[in-house]
Amino acid sequence: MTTSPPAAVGTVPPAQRPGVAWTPLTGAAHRIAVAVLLDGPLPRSELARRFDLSAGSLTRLSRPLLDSGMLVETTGVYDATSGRPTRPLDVDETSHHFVGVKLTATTAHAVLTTLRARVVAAEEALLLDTSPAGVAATVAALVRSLAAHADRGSGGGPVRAVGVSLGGRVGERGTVRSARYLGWDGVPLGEPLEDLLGLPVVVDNDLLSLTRAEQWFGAARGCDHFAVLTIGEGVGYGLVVHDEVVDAPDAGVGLLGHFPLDPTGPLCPQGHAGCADGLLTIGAVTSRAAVGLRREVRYEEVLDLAVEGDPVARRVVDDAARGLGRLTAAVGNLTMPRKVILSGDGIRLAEVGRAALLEQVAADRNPHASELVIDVQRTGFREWARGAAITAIRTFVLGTRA
Amino acid sequence: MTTSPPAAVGTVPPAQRPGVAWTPLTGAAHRIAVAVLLDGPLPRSELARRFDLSAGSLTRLSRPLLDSGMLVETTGVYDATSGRPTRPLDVDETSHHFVGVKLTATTAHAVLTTLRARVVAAEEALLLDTSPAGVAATVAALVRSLAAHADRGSGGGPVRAVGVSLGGRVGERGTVRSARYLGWDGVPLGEPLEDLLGLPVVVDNDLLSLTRAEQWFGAARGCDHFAVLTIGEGVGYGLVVHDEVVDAPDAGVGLLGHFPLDPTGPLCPQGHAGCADGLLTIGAVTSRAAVGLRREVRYEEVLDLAVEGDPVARRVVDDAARGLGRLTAAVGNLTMPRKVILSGDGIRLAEVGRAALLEQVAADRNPHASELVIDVQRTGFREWARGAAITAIRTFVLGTRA
DNA sequence: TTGGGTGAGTTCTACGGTGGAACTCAGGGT
DNA sequence: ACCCTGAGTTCCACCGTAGAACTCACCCAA
Repeated sequence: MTTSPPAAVGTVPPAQRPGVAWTPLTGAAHRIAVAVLLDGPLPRSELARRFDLSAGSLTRLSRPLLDSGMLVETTGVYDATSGRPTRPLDVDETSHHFVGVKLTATTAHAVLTTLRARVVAAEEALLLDTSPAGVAATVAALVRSLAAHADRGSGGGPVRAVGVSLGGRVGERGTVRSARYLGWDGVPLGEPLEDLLGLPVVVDNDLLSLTRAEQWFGAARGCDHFAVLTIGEGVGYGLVVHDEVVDAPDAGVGLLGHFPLDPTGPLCPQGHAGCADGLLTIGAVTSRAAVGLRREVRYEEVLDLAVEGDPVARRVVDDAARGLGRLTAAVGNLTMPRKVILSGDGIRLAEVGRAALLEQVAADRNPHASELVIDVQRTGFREWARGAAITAIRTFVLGTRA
Repeated sequence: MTTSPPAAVGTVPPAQRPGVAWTPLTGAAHRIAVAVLLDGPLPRSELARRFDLSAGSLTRLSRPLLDSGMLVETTGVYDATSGRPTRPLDVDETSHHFVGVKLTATTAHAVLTTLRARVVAAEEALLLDTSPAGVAATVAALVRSLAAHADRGSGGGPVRAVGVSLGGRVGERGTVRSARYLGWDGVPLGEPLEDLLGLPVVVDNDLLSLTRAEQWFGAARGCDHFAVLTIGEGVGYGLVVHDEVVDAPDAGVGLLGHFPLDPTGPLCPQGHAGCADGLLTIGAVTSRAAVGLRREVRYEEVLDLAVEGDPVARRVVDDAARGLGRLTAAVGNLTMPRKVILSGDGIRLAEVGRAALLEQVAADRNPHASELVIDVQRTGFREWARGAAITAIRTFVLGTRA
C-alpha cells in the first residue's frame, strides 16, 4: 500500500538531487542501502563480506546509489589497519524527513524525524473530536506544521511519509479494524489522510510499531530475538523472533491483559484474580494505593511515596513489580529471547520496584537458564510517536509495512 | 557436519540409478526437490507458481532431477480442470532409508523409515551399559540390524543417514554437551558412531528433533507458527516461529519444568509450589495419587481410575490437566501460535482430563483472542525415534542439522 | 625521499540462472 | 472434426555475479 510516489507537502523542497527511490531497488542493492541506513557508515569491503558478494559487485551496486545521492561517501574515516583507507558509504539522514503520530484517546502526539529516526521536532494536539474526520483533520494539521518546520530547516529534505500508530487492530490500506480507545470499528484512516496530505500514510498498531522501532533504531538493534513489554494504561507485548516481528492476529492488542500473575492478587472486571491488568497498569496501581492510603493519588505520587518508604506505596509497587517480574520471566521462559525490553508510560515502576522485579524474575527462571537481559527503557509519548515515524521510514525504505 | 558422502552399510545396495545428491543442488532446484518431498506429487505448473518461476525454468530445473532418478513423474493423476493434464513430480520414498534412535536412561528405541518418514520397522534394545562406548555399540547394533532389514526389503534403497536424539544439549559435530539422564557431559557420540557405521550420524536434542518432525512430517505440516508441549518424565517444549524452530541456548532442555502453574499446588524439590514438574509429570501424578489412594499406583492405573470415577484419581488428573491447560494458554498468549501440539508419553492425561484442560485454557485465554488449535497427539517411543529419523532425513536433504 | 607492503576499490570478461516468446502436447467441449 | 485451454518444451536475450588483473591510497622502513 501507499506506493504512490512521494510528493512534497507545503513549500517546494530545497535543492534536491534527482533521487532514486528506495523501493524499486533490486535485491542486492536494496540490502546494501538498508544495511548502510541501519549500521551507519560502512565501507564497501565490509558490505561485500556481510552479503557474500565480490568486491566488483559492490562497486557496480554502489555506483548508482552514490550517483543518485541516496548514499554518500564519507571522508576522513580511516581504519586502524594498513592498506588503502576505506571510503565508507553513508546515508544523508537529513535528505528525507518523516512524521510519526501516536494517537491516544485524548491526544495526538507527533514528531518530525530524519531518515535515521532522529527526532527533530515534536508537537501535540488534543483530540477534541474523536470522529474519524476530526482525528484526520487534527493529524493533518500536525503533519503540515511539522512539514513546514522541515522545510524551514537548513537544507533538509522534505517529509516523505507519515506513520500513524494507535492501540487497536489495523487492516489493509490503513483501515482501523477496531480501536477500543477511540471507539472505532472498520474506519478508513490512511487513505483519507493521504488525500488530505498528498503523502504516503501508514497506519499501524502502536505496539508492533514500537517493537519494529526498537528493532531498527532502538535498544534491540542487532538483536534478532527479543520481546517488548510495556505497562501504562494497559499491558502491551511485542515479540521479535528470527529477526522478524511476530504479526499474529492477536499481536499488539493487549491480549496479555489477563495473564495470571498472582492468584491472591486483586480482582479485575472479568473476575480474574491477580491478572496483569489488575496488577500492573497505572490504574491498578493507583486504585490499590488509594484504598490503602485512604485518598486519591496520582501514579507518580505512588512511586514517589514508595521511594520515600511509605509502607502502602511500597507494598503496592513491589507487588506490581513482582507481577511484572513474573510476566517477564514467563516471556523469557516461553519465548526464549536474548533480551526483554521493559517500556511504556508506567515503566518507572520497574525502577522503583527494581529489587522485587529482579527477585521474581530470578525465582521464576531456571537457575540453569541462560542470562536474560532486561532493558528498562524510560519512554514517553515522544517514543511512541517516534515508533510511528519509524514505521513510515520502514515503508519508505522497504516498500511494505512489515 | 556429517558431510561425508553417504556410504551403504551391510550388503551392496540394490540396483540404484547413479543418483544426484540432494545437498549440492542449487537454490531453486533444491527448493523444488524439498517441496516435492514434503507436499507429495506436485505438477511443474504448481511448483512454478509456488516459487515464482517461469514454466521454462521449471522444465530446465526438473530435468536433471528426473534424469538422476531423484524425482519421478507420476502417471494417471489428472486435474479436474480443462487443458493438458498435469504430470506431477514425486519422490520415490523407498529409494533411501533412514534410521532414527531415541535414547532414554534405560533403552534405545530405533525405527527404520523411508525418505518420507514412513516407519518400516522398529527395534529396541536395553542400555545395560550407559557409558558412551556402550551406548554407541548398542546403537550401532540396532542400526546394523535395521539396515539389514532395509536391504532385504523389496528393491528399496539403503540407509543413508542415522539420527540419534536424547534429552540434553547437543553441540557441534555430534557432541553431547550434557545429558542428565545418561550422566554425560561433553561426550562425543556422533563421530564414534560414524566411524562404527560408515554412515552420516546426526545427534540432536530430542525435543527439537520432535518439533522439526512435526513441522515436516507431522501434525504441523504447512503450519509456520506452532508450539509442542510434551509431558512424560519431564515437561518438554518446542517452538516454531516464522517456519523455523527457535533454537535458543535454552531450547529443548526442560527449562519449563519450574514454570509456575498453581501456587496452591504441590511442592517440587526446588521449593516451587505447583510448578510444571510438580504437577504435570508422570512422577508427580503417580505420587500425588499414591498419597490419596494410600498405595502405590502406576500412571496408566491412575488414568484408568479417573475414567472409572475414582475421586482421588479424578482430582489428581483434573488438577494436572488444569495445570497443562494453564501452560498451554500461557504458550498461546505469549507466543501467539496457530496451534499447540500436546504430546509425550504421559499425554493420555489430556484425554482423560480433557474437560478440565479446555476449561482452564478458556479461562486463561482472552475471549477476544483468535482460536488456538489444540492438537493432542498420542505418541510413544516410536514417534520419538521417528523424530530422530526425520532429523537424519533433514540432514540428508538440507545438508545441515537445522 | 623513495620504494615495497597492504588492503580498498575499479574495470572488464565469462558464465550461469532467469524470463518470455513461440511452440507442441493432451485432454474436454461443441 | 474443430477449437479451447492449460501443461510442458525449446530457444534466445538479458542481467547479476564472480574472478582476474588492475589501480589507488596510505603506512612503514631503509
